[in-house]
Amino acid sequence: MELNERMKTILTAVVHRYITTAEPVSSAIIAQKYHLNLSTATIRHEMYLLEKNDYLWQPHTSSGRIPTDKGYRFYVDNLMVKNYLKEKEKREIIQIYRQSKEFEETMKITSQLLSKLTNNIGVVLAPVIYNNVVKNIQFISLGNNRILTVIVTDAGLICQKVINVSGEIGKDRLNYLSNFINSKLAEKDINITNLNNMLLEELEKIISFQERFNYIHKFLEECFDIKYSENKVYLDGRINIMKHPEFKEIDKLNYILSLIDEENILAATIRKYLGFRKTKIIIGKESKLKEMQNCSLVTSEYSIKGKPAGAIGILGPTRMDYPRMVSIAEYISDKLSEILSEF
Amino acid sequence: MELNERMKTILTAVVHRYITTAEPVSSAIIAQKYHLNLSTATIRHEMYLLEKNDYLWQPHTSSGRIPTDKGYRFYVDNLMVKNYLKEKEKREIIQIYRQSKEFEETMKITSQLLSKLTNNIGVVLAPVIYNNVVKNIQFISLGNNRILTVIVTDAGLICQKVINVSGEIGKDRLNYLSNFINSKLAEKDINITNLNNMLLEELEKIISFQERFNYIHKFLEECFDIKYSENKVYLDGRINIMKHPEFKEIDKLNYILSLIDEENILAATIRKYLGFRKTKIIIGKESKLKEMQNCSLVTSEYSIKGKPAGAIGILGPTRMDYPRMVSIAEYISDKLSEILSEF
DNA sequence: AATTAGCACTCTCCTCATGAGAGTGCTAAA
DNA sequence: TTTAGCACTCTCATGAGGAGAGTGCTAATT
Repeated sequence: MELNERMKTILTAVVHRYITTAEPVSSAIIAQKYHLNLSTATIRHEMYLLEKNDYLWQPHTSSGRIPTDKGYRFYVDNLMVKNYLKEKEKREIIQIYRQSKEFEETMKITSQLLSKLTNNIGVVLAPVIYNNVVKNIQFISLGNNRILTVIVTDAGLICQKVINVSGEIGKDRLNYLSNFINSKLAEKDINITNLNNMLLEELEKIISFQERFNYIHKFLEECFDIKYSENKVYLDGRINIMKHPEFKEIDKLNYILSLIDEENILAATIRKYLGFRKTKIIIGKESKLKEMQNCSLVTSEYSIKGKPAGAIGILGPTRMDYPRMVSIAEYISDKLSEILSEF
Repeated sequence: MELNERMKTILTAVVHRYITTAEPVSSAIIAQKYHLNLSTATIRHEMYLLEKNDYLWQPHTSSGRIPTDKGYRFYVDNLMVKNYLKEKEKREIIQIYRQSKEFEETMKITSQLLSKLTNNIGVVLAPVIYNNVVKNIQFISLGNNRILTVIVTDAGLICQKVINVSGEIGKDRLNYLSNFINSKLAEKDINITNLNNMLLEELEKIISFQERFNYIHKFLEECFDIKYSENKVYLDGRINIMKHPEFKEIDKLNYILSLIDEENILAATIRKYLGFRKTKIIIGKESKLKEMQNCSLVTSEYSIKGKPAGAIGILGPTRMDYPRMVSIAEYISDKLSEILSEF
């Protein structure tokens, strides 16, 4: 069923009212506060139709209405008006970012900003590294046949891994190896996924030169077996969920808490919806995750030097101020992209 | 007032009973379950005295008794009997640790083990680095006057920091610098706190040799300005708090949640009680933190190669199985010390 | 002198009834 | 097509009443 203009207006009013009060919205309130020049009876009738079509629901027969997931979805896709951040807020965000010069701290600040600005939970997925250009590689001997490998990418991301080798390798040899690889890296842009192949190819030559390096093959293979898909998650503002009346019920709180506890679930959900559009909204049951059934997630992707790198997210009750969440998510992801690109 | 033997027995019984049932303990239950060969009236009288002396309290006049913080404290200091882990549990712990070869993963596994074994929240404070011997230092150019410094200590801890320099430094120079410092480090054991002084002293010589390196002084100063005191915190099992009936009330939940949200508060509390004894128990209001008023924290320190390095903790309701918590904390911290010393 | 039986008393918790209030659905009139 | 009017439904707060748990006190017993 196609919604007519009046139904859209009423749905918008219900969503707005419910978002601000967290109380079921009655026909009288709509008539009184939203000046639609309609009687409560008419509004009631329209609400009845909206309910029949699953945009609204009632907790019990004689209560006001609450938007359903479908209702929010329609609102988000068709009704909501973008809400830009105030210049003052933008300045404050930039100000806070200016305090940080380090990658790790920037990630933390981002999650804090998200939670403070939205009163919800702020999530940041650290950048994935695999499509970055490798800029420098260093091998540092830790003794006991263990070697620390540090990879630096052009985006300034640093990735480290300790690898085990079958025999002791002297510092001189490690240095030789680092220098050799770095000189190769300087010649052309190589990303991590094809670094290994290149190295193997190049190493053939050395191995024929110098038999002593014939264990390097295996060693490098292990080195590049880093699980790039598991990017780190930064969460902030868990306590904010307690501010929302919907989580006064212990059962609902339980769901969202287990989501917060298992950062991986949240990260996987965000990752699942990556691509296609920069900013996405996942409402309640749309995610199919029972833990998310009372929550919505607004995500926005950020990039480093133009390449997609990671995503940020805002997690809160389905009853959230979507226009504001979207504008915050978009502004923060833009700023984060800028900052990380400068690193 | 000195407690007599019978009062101690009754206090122990009340603590044990309350820990298992989470219900106020009546005199009848004690008489029935703990075979003290005393009538309920006698037990009631002793409980009355225990209450008068602040070891027990009643939620209301005609209910059973619950231990106070003071009651738990007395139990923990004088009454509880150590409870060693079963061989089977120990084997399982070792088995799980065997899966991890990496530092970061070991920290995570430790916090998971703590939370799974205790049904409470597991906390791990990463090792502090400042009294470690510096084994290797590497400078990696990131371009744009930024240099990544990686410090590896003898305990296998890795610490990285990006520093800004006033002018571009070529890779050759950085290499020269790394090699020079590393050769010095190899000569004797130097920890981070005195590394800087030594370097400055040694650098005097080079600077007189080679004027080009005269900006290195400032550069190193910045490099060693890392905030070593802020060690990372690993938390696991937040959701476990929901399993305890005491946190069914939203207000109490609020307190512990804010503790979980601000990992720093928790870390600071653990740090505050470090030293003196390996394992410590902080009960309820003893911490003076309002967020901790319904919680207890059992902490145990671990070491790396014999040097104190960090601590683990178990956070749960004051109504926790202290003997078991202590034995788990001690066993895990011992294992962690072993594993980290091998790295 | 210590212990215990007995009992009145207190407080919680559950259930049920009651009534006010909010908001609806329906119908007939405008 | 819209609206006024009204009966109806459901929630929520309040209070009464009774069962049950457990205590504190006292007098009797060991």
